[in-house]
Amino acid sequence: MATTDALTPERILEATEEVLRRHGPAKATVVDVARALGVSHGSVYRHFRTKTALREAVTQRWLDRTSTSLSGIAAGAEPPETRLRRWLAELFAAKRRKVGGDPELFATYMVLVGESSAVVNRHRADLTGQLARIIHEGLERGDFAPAGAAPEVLARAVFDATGRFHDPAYAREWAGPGIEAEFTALVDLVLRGLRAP
Amino acid sequence: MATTDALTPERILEATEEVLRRHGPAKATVVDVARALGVSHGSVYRHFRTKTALREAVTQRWLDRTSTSLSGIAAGAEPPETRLRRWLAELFAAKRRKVGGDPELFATYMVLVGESSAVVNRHRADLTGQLARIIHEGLERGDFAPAGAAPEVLARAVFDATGRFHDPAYAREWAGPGIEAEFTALVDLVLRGLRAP
DNA sequence: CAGATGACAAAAATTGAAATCTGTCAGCTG
DNA sequence: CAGCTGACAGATTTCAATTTTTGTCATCTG
Repeated sequence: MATTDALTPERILEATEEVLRRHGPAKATVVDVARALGVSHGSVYRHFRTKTALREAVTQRWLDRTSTSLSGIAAGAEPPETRLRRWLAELFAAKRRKVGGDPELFATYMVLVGESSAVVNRHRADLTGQLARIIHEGLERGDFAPAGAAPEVLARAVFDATGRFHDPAYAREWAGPGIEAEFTALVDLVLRGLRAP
Repeated sequence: MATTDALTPERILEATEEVLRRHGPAKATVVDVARALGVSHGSVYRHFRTKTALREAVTQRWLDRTSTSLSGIAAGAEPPETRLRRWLAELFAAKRRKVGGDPELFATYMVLVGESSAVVNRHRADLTGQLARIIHEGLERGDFAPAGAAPEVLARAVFDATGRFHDPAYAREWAGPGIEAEFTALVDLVLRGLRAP
């Protein structure tokens, strides 16, 4: 009883995810969320100023789950090149799992992501930050070599270069036949560009 | 008189472009095109089976103009690395000119491009073909080195890696402040990956 | 009295009837 | 008779009336 008694932001987010899963992004209303929680919609507005803020919070939570799972790899003990390769592979794999597992839910989140560029920018900054840490260490150890480029700049370049394998806009192509080979070819090219001669 | 007399596919495409420019992709009708040409809409259907086919032909014409302007660079006499750099820079510059010059018309073509993936695939094959020719020459001359990779595979990797700077989906970001620096950082990384040690 | 409620105005979405458009084709015209 | 026309059926779009939703707030309740 105690766990479901108080109306917390956390519980509201949980319910909102469920409503979005059930009704999709177009028909999920604040009233639906309130009904799912057994409260009036006025109570939901006590915790989230607007419907937009509520949706953004749900989107952020969803994106943060990916960031968190990747940060484990970024902070690992393997050599930077291995870590970078694993990090990129896991990012791609995680995205593919999400589309493959529940395409409708993925489509829902694609709509949400398209609505709030601020949340997306934060997420990208988060991920490129992880990349920068790996690259920084690679430069320090002398494994990576590009002259005169800051880790942040290289991180952004690596993130942009691999966009086709993590940007949801390309999700439709992730099921194609040669996609694994194309991913490998691109990562090989990028790592060659990073590696010390 | 002779030039505007016969109703040719060419004249219909010209008129369709004009109608799209004026009315936008949502409101441009076949009847509008026929009216612009001073004929009945039935006559337009004599040359294009469907409205979709007409739109695809217009889209292809538009994309082909970019391909053609780039093929000059691809076939040039400069060393492959210079040529590749110029080719990528010109592709990016051409896209930026198109958005900057007439954003509404660009938005119209973005809609058209989104409608016909077959035309887009052909266009991409065309462009990666040009890249492959440059890369092939670079490999032959020993300027480029990646072991065991076919020029076509490398070309596709280079094309994918630079997507953020030519895929219209990213057009909104092309006006940002650091975009030139980000482009240079990415191209430098890719060329380092291609270059022989 | 902290927190929830539900009536309410303004904004947005839905609906369905009317208007327009697509694609065909029998017949017209130069 | 080659090429164009325009009437037509079915599909799609538009538009205005109606319903639903958002966000606020005076009031209620445990």
